[in-house]
Amino acid sequence: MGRPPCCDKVGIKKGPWTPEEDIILVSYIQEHGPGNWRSVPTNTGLLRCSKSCRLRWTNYLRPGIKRGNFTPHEEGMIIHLQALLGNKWAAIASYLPQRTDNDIKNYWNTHLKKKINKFHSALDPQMASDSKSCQFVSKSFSDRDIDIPGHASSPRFNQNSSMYASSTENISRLLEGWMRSSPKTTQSEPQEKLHQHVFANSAAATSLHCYRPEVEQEEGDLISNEEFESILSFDNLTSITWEKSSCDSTQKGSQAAATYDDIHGKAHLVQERKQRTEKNPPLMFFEKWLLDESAGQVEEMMELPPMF
DNA sequence: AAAAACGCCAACCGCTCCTGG
DNA sequence: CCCAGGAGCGGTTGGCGTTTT
Repeated sequence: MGRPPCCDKVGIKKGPWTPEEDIILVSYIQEHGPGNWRSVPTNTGLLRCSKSCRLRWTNYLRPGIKRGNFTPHEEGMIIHLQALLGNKWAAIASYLPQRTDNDIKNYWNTHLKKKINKFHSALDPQMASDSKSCQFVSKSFSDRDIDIPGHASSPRFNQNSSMYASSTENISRLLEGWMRSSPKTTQSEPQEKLHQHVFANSAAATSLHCYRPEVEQEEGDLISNEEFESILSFDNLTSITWEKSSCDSTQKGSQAAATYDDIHGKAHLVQERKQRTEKNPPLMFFEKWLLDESAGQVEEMMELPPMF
């Protein structure tokens, strides 16, 4: 299969973006809004294909993007969501609006996957063989090695906020005023497809099932057996996917809407989640499980000595 | 001090999905 | 319904910086 026509054109530049190109792109988007990427290279004179422009915007220039410094909470959420959804980075990113799918994917591939593999190799082989996915989720939080190379505490991360990265943040800030005035649009994903999406990954369901630590249930702060089973039922998967759809629409329906969320940050998301959960009670359990539990486990993780 | 090995991440590639005609 | 073009997604890679030998 051939490449998209735009990338075949002679004179299309590849490789790292220069600050000048970024400014041109940001200026254009500031004026016309994100979308219609096909016309971006033509109208700006950028020697980049439309795809490249879109990626540059969504992965780097879009306001509200948080770079580096994955918090233990974010890490926990990624692990949870990866077990639940598989390598659906865009879906996972919809739960971490300040992170791009590319960023999450990179972090998974460079840090989390390694940690998990390391953990598996350290496990009893018998345990590792049968219910790997169960351990994957439930045990991954036992990984006490927070200070991994490249993590927040590592000097390497400080280097990420290079001079140029800072400049793009400044560019992004300039856009905030414009973003606020952008209207929010919604774009619902067909639920049937989302059902397939969730059910397709039976391992994820297994993981979710296995990941039901008795301890936390006993605490009564999280979910009961019945609630947990109900989460796994078809109806409530609808709710989960409804949530995902809603998040996705925020992200891909309109970039402006996504940045609107980004700008208002976590407080806005918490507020929005609260409103949504009022409409969809079963979802509350899922999100509670996802958000509270991972945070709690990570806190617990911090107190224990390193495992590796 | 120099070279090799390693790690990270931005960007690319190829494929699928979506949408409008 | 079919087709073509655009957009989005996930896997992969190249380049660069850091660490190790």
